[in-house]
Amino acid sequence: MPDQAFQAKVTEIVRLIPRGRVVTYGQVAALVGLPRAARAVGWTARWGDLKVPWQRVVNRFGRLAAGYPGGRAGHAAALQEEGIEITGDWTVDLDRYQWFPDDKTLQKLQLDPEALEWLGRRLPYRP
DNA sequence: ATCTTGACTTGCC
DNA sequence: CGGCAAGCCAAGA
Repeated sequence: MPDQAFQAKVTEIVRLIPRGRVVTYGQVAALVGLPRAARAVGWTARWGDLKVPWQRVVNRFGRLAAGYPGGRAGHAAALQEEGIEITGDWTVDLDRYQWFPDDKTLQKLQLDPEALEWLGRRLPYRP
């Protein structure tokens, strides 16, 4: 029996990503409470519901997915359609497009200290 | 039933 | 710096 709870959570998180923004696999994993499940998130993206905006999930470098329908070109097209700029090496600028949930939604997720610490470590520096 | 593979990430040697 | 195993979850062989 597949881990429906995990997949449901992943789907829920990905649905929260605003149009024109992206998150990383590891980030999604942390947001569902399993900071080391990045790979499993990728699996869910590969086999999951097509209505979910999986194009908004990229790897930690902002690099697009080769396994996306249509390959990296297909992934790029989906992102460009929502106004995101893609660089020559199939990468998006995370500093520019990465999305982080606001404190309210973050609180709603009831994350454990480990997950929060993971997220906190990657939060962009704000002077 | 076991082994490999993958839209991943991190830490250790 | 580079390779490598571990931690995730499940399909395909």
